[in-house]
Amino acid sequence: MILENVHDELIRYFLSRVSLDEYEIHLIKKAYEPKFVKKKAFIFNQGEICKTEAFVIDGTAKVFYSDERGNEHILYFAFKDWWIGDIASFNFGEQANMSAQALEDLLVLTINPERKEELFIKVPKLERIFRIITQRTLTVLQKRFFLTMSGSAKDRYLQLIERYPKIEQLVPQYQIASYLGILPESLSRMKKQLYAQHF
Amino acid sequence: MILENVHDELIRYFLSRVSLDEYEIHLIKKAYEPKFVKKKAFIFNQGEICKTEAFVIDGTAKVFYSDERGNEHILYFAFKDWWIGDIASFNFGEQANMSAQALEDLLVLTINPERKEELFIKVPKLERIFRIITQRTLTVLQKRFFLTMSGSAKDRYLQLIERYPKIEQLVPQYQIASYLGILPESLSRMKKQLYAQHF
DNA sequence: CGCGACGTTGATTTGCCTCAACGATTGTGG
DNA sequence: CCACAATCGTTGAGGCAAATCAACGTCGCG
Repeated sequence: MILENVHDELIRYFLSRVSLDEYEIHLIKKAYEPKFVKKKAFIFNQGEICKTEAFVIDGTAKVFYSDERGNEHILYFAFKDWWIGDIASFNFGEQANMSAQALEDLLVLTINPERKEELFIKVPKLERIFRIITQRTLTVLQKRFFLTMSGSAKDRYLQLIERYPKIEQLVPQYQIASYLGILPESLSRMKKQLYAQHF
Repeated sequence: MILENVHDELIRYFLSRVSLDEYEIHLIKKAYEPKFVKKKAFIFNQGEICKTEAFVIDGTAKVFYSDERGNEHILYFAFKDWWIGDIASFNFGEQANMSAQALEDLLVLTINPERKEELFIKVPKLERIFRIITQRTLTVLQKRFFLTMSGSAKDRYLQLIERYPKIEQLVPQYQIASYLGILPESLSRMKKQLYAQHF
């Protein structure tokens, strides 16, 4: 395998959505800084202002909200080619409603709000890309919300492992429970009950 | 009060977010068609392709998902200055995951995907506006999702009537229950219990 | 007036939580 | 290299919020 520049994956990602000339590619590469995040380290923290938007090159992270009682609720897991950020905080300067933490060693490309704004001015067609990305993200969350409202924890679990069959190898069970919105004990019991049906 | 053009409210809405010249305003006015929707009529239907994105001039609507058992789950109520649409269906041509229905006589400005695409080409700065609108919508849904995960139905109810004190006059109780993700019976009991505490 | 839409109340059930205890596995410092 | 702690998953007993099913009251409207 050819030794690649860390930015290549991001450029590929953009090129699959819009055409870019050499100069625009140059500007994008200059704007995004590679950053290595050790396992369990945080990319940004709930309560602070999120100054980082990150594109995952390799590794896994979770984005989650901690409620008043200290319980974590995982909004999503981020893998290769996913974005990590608190949109409200990054774009509008509000306090972050969530944190992001590496579940294993993580390589990301990061940008801060000022650099992203400059990049939008220099490469306006990125406005369109990010509009479309945000729309996609919104529709995914809408579907997740509807599933949460209409289905049981079992429905959510079955749908999760159908969409991400390898998820149970990638993240521990108590994190999956947190994503599903239930306790680890409940997930354990649910799986036991599911297996018991296969006779 | 001066008799206004139906488009003025939309132009005001855009102007509060970006500057537009006379010609751009003209193009926008031409792209959005006024439409009157009678109480209980639908703007678009779950399962079909949503060809309409609507901006509410006056009236109230609900946007909701119907699950397999026929239960409705209200994603949001739309009032003056809100957008109504199924983003996934309108933008990506998928089957709509939700329906929109007028709760009372409704006046909207509508656009279809083709016209919106043309408008984006002629007025590229709208890309930016709609990116920001979508981001705002996403952050609102994220907060709602976190509240649903971490809080009880009572938490959700109290937050709803705090944010929209007039909501109980505008929509019937069983619709509020649907928004909260509970049954009308449960909401009735919950309110009874809340009032009982005021002694 | 009579019917349908809406809200309330009661009895019962259920899915998930809470708290507690206990294995299994992993990793780490002496 | 072993001992011990920490992490993670499992199991049990009991509790609670909301669902379910059913019945009934009230209001507005054709």
